Amino acid sequence: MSDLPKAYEPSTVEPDLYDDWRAAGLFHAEPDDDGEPFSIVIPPPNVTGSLHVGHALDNTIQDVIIRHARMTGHNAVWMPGTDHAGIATQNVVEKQLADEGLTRHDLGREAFVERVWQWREQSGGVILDQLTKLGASADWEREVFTFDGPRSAAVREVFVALYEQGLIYRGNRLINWCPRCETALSDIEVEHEEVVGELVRFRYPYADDPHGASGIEVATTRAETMLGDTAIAVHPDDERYATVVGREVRHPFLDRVFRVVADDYVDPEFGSGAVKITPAHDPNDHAIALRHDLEIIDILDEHAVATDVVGERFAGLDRFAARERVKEALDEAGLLVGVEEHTHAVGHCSRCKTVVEPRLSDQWFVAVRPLADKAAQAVRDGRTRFVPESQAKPFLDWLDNLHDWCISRQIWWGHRIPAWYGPDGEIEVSRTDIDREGWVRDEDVLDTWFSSQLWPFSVFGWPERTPELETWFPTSVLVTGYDINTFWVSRMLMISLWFTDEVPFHVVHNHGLVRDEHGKKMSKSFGNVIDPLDLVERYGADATRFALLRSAAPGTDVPLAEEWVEGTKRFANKLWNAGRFALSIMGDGDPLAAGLPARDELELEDRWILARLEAVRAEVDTGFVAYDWPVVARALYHFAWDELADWYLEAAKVRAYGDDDARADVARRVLAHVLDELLRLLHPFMPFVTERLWRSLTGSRGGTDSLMVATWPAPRPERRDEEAVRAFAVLQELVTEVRKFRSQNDVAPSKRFEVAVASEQDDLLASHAHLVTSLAGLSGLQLVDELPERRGTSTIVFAHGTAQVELAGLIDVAAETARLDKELAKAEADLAKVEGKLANDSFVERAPAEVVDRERARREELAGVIEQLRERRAALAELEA
RNA sequence: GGGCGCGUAGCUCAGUGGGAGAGCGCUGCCUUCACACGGCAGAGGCCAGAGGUUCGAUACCUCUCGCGCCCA
Repeated sequence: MSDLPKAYEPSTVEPDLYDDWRAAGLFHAEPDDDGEPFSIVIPPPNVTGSLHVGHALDNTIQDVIIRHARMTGHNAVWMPGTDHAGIATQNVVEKQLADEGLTRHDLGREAFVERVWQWREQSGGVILDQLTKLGASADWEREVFTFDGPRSAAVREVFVALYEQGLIYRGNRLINWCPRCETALSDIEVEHEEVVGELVRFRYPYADDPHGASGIEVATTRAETMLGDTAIAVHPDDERYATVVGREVRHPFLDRVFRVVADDYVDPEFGSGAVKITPAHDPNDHAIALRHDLEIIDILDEHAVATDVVGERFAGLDRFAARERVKEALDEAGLLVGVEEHTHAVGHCSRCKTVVEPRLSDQWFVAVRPLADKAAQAVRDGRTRFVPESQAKPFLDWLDNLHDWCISRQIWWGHRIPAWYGPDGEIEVSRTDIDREGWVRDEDVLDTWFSSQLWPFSVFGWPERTPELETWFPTSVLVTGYDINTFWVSRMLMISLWFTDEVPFHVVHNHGLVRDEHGKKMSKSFGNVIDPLDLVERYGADATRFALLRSAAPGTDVPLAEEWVEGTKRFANKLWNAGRFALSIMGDGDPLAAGLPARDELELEDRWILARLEAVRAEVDTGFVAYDWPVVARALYHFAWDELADWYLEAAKVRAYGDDDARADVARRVLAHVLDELLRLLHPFMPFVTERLWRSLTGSRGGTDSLMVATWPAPRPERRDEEAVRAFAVLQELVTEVRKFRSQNDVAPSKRFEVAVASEQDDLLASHAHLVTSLAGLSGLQLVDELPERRGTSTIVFAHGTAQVELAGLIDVAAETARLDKELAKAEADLAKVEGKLANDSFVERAPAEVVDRERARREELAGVIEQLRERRAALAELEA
């Protein structure tokens, strides 16, 4: 008997095993290791982050893939690291400073950046440590950071090279500005949300009307922007305004007169059909301003507070306060036409949720068109493939409509832009710092995505041509949520193709978002957030992983509930106990080392379980190819529980506890072998419990003698055995029917009884009578050619025969009769359906022959069953009489 | 407004042109020598609705209704 405890306790097993793997260097790879290179780079989590369930899913999938790659003989590396997360990290440290009553400006740039580094050393990157709790087998010796030396060098090289190629430029353009973060944002860092706001309709009086009584009506959701209006636009075909185009209006609060212009952009259906134009605070208005050479007046400062240009009455007001004041003023001036509720999309800062303000400013941009075209081509050519495929189309649509990317950020934590400004307005972008009298460096830093886009090659030391880069780049697969495709995947593709002419990864495997059990998004305000570390602590890493994987079909969201994790813990426990049982019957020898017995020594159940194992192995391989984790999970769960534990182990007990040593040995060797392969197949999903059992099974002392690097089961077509599968199914069917009889007639499991069986499969049943009696709890099984008509018996009907039971014991005749009636009705209905089909000439003629044959066989089968049921019912009636 | 996806058992989801499935939940019986984190058996579904294609549709096509996501 093994020394394994009765119940699996993950917490006593997992930390030691993890340390052991790590100490043995099993996570580490070198470029010149054996095997075909295989690599994954982690989507670097924010250095400020801590592990949430989305990370758990993403990294579990990566770990599954990398463990599978190792077992299939690859030289596999999983590169870990973190992202310096410019705005997020700066926000964290600024918040700390605020608690001390300081701002970053009190410290100054240098001291502030120093302080952020300190914070990073002390409390940054805990998330990577948390990943180890999940069993993540990343190569920790290779951990990198987007802001470390080599990564920063890569960023600089890319920036300068793109500048030299004319693909990075500086320009004064309308960008998205976050007044709270005080920085520019790129388009995709703006989240559009539906907001119930109001539509303010008001009138601009015509300048040539001395009384100001006539005017043109416009509508806006942002009344304050009228302080920056420099035109009114109407559609050129709009007859209502045909005579107005070119006429001037007078600003009611400012000394400003501007004209009505005609532009195709205007939607004549919306509002009055006339649109006020605020070139400095709306992208569309800005475009119109450029077309019509309009004055562009910026009315807000970096905090979105109105500046002096709007006049005393409004200057100094925050944009929302200004909005109210403007409405009042319009009302007082008699120009307000109306205010109505209006729902529209408003851009918010993805980082802090502040309403974004379009703002005109000097920023750096990447001209993305040539890069995007190259990336799109690579996807169209299949050089990078999406799993699921359905993600490719929206991705390409997005790439095709991509605008230039604003990459400068007005913060301090990040890669500072390597551009210097000379005393006479010169700009120099340089690989080395410029230290010249009168020259100053650009204050801004780069968007964090600018550095993380380099990740798939910068982690390997690019632009140096390192052995790591040569070996593991391009990477094999990138695992990430579909929500990150535009943010990150797109940019990696673009920049990688541009600088290395290689795709960064051959496959993008998209998983969905983890949601709660009702498909609701997890959020603190709903109180439905699940903490993966809490799950690991209470149910184990294996259970947590398995629960996630089980629902993680490519591209679809992943519902998760704590009870489900509890369920997979029970599966781990089941596996544990199946392993314990196997070990307990192993005896003194080494049945695993002894190998599988010769084919002619195998019994039916051995052939059956080996055939099933082979089928499951194939299913698992198919699942891996398709990245379809639920398929793999279901196949293994079902095999381990419903086939191995429920049937094979019970069958093996007959020999294990019998007195024929040779036969017991065969059972042990088959069981050892099946368990060994099952543990291998399950290992990527449940690394801990499988490794622990495998060590007991193989006598491994750990270290490099680990399931982690054991060989992945190869196809064994010779184990397919349709005959065994069919034959075993007959036995299962008889056993199940006997159990059903027992259950429905309230016959206690401990109560043994004898059955007589008449069956077309009598040879099979005769040779496996012992197995059937053992599994069904019978005292004997007697095979007869024909069952005698006898009073006081009940018959058990199964597809291949009939069994007869002596009803000497107590049977509830009425209940049994009712049950038979029900069964009979079902069988008759089925038969009617089948006969209907067969009576249909066009079915018989046009359906494939094998389908018709199947229906005919089924008709025979059902007819037989019905006959038996009728006889049985008659027998019961007699018994009652 | 444009694009995509979904509607199958009480819940969460698989599935396939030919006898409706899983996990959880539920019901009954059982502490039998791996496991009560268990065993055995069971109940539960006009596969959203309407048309069409087909010998045959839960599956393929069209429309309707309902839900979700992304983009503008």
